[in-house]
Amino acid sequence: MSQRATTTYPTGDPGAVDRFVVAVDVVLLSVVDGKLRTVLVRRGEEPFSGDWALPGVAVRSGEALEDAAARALADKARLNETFLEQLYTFGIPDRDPRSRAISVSYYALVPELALRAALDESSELVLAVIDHDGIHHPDGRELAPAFDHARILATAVERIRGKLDYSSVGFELLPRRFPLRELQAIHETILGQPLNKDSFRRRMITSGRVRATGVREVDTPYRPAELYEFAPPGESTQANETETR
Amino acid sequence: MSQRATTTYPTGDPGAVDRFVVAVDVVLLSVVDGKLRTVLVRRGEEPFSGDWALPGVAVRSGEALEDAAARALADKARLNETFLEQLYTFGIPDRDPRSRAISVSYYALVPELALRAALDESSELVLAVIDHDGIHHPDGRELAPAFDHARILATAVERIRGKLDYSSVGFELLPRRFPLRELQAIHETILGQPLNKDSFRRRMITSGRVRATGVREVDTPYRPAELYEFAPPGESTQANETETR
DNA sequence: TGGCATATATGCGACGAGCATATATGCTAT
DNA sequence: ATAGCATATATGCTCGTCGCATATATGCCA
Repeated sequence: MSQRATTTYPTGDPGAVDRFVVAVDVVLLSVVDGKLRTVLVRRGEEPFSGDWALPGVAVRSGEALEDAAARALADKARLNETFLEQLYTFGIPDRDPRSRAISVSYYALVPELALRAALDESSELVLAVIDHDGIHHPDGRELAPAFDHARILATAVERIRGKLDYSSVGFELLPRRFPLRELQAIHETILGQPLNKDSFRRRMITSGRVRATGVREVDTPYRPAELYEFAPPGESTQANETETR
Repeated sequence: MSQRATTTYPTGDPGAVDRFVVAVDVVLLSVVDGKLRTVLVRRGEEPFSGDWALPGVAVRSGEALEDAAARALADKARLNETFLEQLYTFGIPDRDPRSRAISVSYYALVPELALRAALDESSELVLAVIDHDGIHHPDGRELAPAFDHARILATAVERIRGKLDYSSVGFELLPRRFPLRELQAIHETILGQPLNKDSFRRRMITSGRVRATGVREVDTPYRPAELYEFAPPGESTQANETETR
């Protein structure tokens, strides 16, 4: 088809090459009240006016993709310093009825507490529930996101499921220190299935992914558990040694 | 920063939003003569004229990203019907000195035989070797790819290493039927380390990823091994049952 | 026919997973 | 004060897989 067989793309002549709108859409995930949730924004204009969509922005000319994603989070949900990682790039020609636009999607993970603090009660934002059978408004109504955002969402969930047990995904959804019970609850919510408690504890501790802090929970109606923290790989791994006292 | 807090991006007004060149670059990987290799193309124009780059094209206005990647493969290496999967999108503002351009990268996997058949001996193409210490021309000289293509390449290698033992990555680099010894060699080359033979065989067979065909190698200078084929997940898994006769 | 290189089968010890049981600990109701 | 409770934490058992070693099978070649 093409006559040029050895060039990356034609020379800088601006007329020779098509240009596209590049958007960044962010799947902001959290586990709130034991359910996997994502923040959606109500669209104020066509197309899909009134529908719910992922928070997103158009990338500016001098802006890095990741910076645009961070800007989307800051603009739409007043969130800064969140875990943010690129997900996938969606670009079928008709995904935006206005003009050809590609979406570089990211996913962000925020602990329940940080999300509660950041989200105002705006009626333009919703903390939708992600179930095995779709996306629902907290009031129970099913919810059909704008554009191809349902597919982007599904891709994000698939991704964090796959990365759950060899990355920091689980820890990004918790405060710095946490009891193992809550880490297990996060894993079970994301996977949608219960996990064996003893194996989970042993695996987390002996693999060195987690480190005991010597501090315990307070004000629990039952025996307080030890608090653990994330132990990033590559530190001096004293992975054994229960070190409870 | 932005005043708009609830829209994905501004309305269809073409002047309101920046547009970008969108390129697709393909990391074409194969294991040839026991070494992991990638196809690079010599650039015929500025910038980086004369340097080696990943095969790539500019996406056309009505074209899907994956179709553009397939076109890059067909144009540059006469390859069709190859395994092709999206890798990552690179978009820092200055990655192309001509104008803002983002690169949606893909990786493709081709068996040694198919690659030999497709690659003409053009001096504009090279089958570079990927080592633990960089990228080398087959004649041994180190090779510094154009643009940020070295980083794209490194990302591709990292990705296939991670997907090696839970995806079809290894099989895409072999003909339809193969002895387990060759599958193990592929794995060892990609990982850069030897694997235990017995465990490897057991793992492949008992996990049901592979199925004995009942056919054996021919014309070997030693005892011919049984030929196996890839068993895609979700088929009637008779994972046990050695079924050699 | 024996040697060689590889394939294939079998056995063994170590380790981690799943599971069950026993004990520890902080709170609360009486 | 004390018993009951819900949870945490420790220990032991069985089983499957992994790494490793050994034994046997098979095709070619000198």
